[in-house]
Amino acid sequence: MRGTELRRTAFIPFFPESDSLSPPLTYSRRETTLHSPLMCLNLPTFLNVMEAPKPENAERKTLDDRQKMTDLERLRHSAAHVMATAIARLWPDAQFASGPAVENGFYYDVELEHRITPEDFPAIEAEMKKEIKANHVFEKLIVTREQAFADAQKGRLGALAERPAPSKFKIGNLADIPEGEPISYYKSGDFIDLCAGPHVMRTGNIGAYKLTTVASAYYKGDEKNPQLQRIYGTAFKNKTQLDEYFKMQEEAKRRDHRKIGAEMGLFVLDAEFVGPGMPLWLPKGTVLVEELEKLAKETEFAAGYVRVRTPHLAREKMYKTSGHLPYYAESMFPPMELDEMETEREELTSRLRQAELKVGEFVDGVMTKDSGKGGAIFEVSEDGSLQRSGPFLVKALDGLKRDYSIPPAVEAAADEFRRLKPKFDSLPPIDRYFLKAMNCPHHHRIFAAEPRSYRDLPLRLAEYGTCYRYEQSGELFGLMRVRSLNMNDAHIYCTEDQFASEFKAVNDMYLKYFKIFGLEKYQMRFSTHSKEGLGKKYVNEPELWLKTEDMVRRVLNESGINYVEVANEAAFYGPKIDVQVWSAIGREFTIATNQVDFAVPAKFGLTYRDRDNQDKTPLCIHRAPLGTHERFIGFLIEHYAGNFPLWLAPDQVRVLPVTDAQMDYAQGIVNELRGQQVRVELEFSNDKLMGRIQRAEERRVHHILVVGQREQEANNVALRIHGQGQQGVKPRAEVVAEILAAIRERKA
RNA sequence: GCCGGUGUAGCUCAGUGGUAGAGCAUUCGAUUCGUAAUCGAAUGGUCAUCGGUUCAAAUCCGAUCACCGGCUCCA
Repeated sequence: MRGTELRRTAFIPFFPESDSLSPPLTYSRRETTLHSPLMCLNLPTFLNVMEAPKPENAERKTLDDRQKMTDLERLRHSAAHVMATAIARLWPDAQFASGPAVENGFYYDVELEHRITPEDFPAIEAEMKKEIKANHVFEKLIVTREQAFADAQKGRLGALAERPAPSKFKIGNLADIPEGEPISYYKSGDFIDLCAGPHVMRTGNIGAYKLTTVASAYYKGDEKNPQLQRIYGTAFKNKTQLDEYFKMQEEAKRRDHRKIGAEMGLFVLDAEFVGPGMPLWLPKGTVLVEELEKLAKETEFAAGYVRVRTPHLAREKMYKTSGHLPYYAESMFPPMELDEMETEREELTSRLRQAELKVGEFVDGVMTKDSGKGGAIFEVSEDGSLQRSGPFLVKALDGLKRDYSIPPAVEAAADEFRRLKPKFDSLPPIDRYFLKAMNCPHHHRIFAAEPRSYRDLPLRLAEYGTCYRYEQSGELFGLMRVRSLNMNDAHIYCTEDQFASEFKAVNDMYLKYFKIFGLEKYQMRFSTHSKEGLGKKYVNEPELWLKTEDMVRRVLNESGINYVEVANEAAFYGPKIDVQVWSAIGREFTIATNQVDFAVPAKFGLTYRDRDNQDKTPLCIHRAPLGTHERFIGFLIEHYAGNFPLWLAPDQVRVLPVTDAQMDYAQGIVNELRGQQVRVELEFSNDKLMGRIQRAEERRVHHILVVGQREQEANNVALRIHGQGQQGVKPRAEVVAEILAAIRERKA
């Protein structure tokens, strides 16, 4: 924000010391009417100054949206009402907030003195059973806004009867309903709730239900609001479907990547020495990482990409230029600071601070005497924030000179400030290095490293870049959400004319990968900007946004990609496509992302010389079809339940001689396969064959070759495939050839 | 970051104020064995960390850290 000569000033009572040499503290905006040069603001307390801005209103579903609820969602939403009824019977003073249907069931948020635990579930479920047995009709009542407020005041909403305390959250919900929208209740038995519906006809239609967990959530999702208990449950038409759901949950638990990762020795998370969210890849896990890299490198090479390598660090200027710093700073590790003038800086800082304090104290004192109130003086900058800088205080002191006599010590402090400030300002800035949270800025500098012609485009720079993101501690989750990550990253610089075909090629690459990994269900989420966010959440280029989004939409339509469009979720520099895939057991994962960037190349001043001899800014496509190794491998572990196809399997082949008379024969097979880059080992421990097979199966060794005297004599092997049992005895050469082919073709 | 839960051997878990346990894994010994577990022995723990209560703490209390389930965020 640019400063002006005409500063405005505020006098805030009871404010602590300031520090003008660290970045100025900024306080939220306040409506003020001010006159110059100095004046008093009569703010009742300091706390009022700290009032936070109102959070953006969460998007509200329109009535039309609600009518689109599926039958299952209606049933679950109705189950939420029934659960609330049951809770209200057990704890009549419960205050309900909202209770929607969600992906796997429903929840209801409730404020209640009693802390609900899973031990309470049987009692709640028993009450629910009564409600369902009674088969109440879900009755819709249209009421006036006044009526609704009156009932809420009487505590009647989200309740079985009127209560002494008002239904406070329902009052809050009412306030969010736009003028003109009809207000309705749903009544089932004694329970009346403020609700837009829709519901099933009768409580008896809720076939099968079960409470699952209890968690906490803020009212309306805002951490400044009261914290509520969120009781989760799920419901289905019938018991069979409910049982299937829980079976699937069990299966997901069995396939949990953390569990299988530990069993197979793929990775460890060493929070104590390495840090939370920073996986160490063990040898078996590294196999997965490197096989994926190999796949991506081959695929990208064939598609005309070139590979680059960049360091893990970059100077502050990089991220200031890219614009990541203001938008993204919270997600980056704090910078490493190199300061060659550290001693001088500290010395000057301390002397300036002392001088400033002295001046500030005097000015505050004068103001206090004038106003009769204790407090401190501030300048109000153009954006309404309050600041208190040294130069400002010295200037304020000058303003007082006409009417007040300044003590010599204060004058001396002001002089010292005037003398040292320029010195301080002329110190070279502190050199700050950031761990990179993304690779694009480095790649932009590679683009900038040489003059570029339109003949060089499209330029596709690919890198397995390691990035570091400071995810909040509560976000970390196994491999799925980490702080150090490896991205299958690339940036495609192209002209507008090339955009459509490049973007289509990227999509085709996704589809190719899906096929290799046997992903049958996928969806692309096309995230676009919102007008309101321009200049805040999004770079302020309204026309470019529309134009780019239109290009993307056209390609998606033309190539018949399965996608949905979501407004207001784009990246700050352009529209984004998140790729969602569903694992073999039907769980959804957001695996990759694909972004169009029309803003950052310009910030870096990237240009190419076009046919017409003009310099033009390229478009940039950010794409990472395999996302991060961490998340992708986490996903694959669940998808395959750890039973990777041969080409990916950390243990591809294990040869088991029946007795040590076959050791040489077995060793020969091992040598042959190892010579062909196959991950094979020989096992001859003290255990019986049965035991060794058991262990090989447990370790998920893909091919188990048993060789006894019979096989050795005929130059055969007895083949066993993990999870598929014995495959019979085959000629050694045939088995070796099959193994090599399956690996080469990346057979599923 | 916020709320709640959990933390005992490498893994899975017993142990409710009175001398830290089991199975598997590991190591050693015996067994030479034909398709999902041979037998025996040994090793292994500051009971997450720090502090408090107590004659006595894995056990009770507090703080911190990590993990888990959510919220917010996100690849």
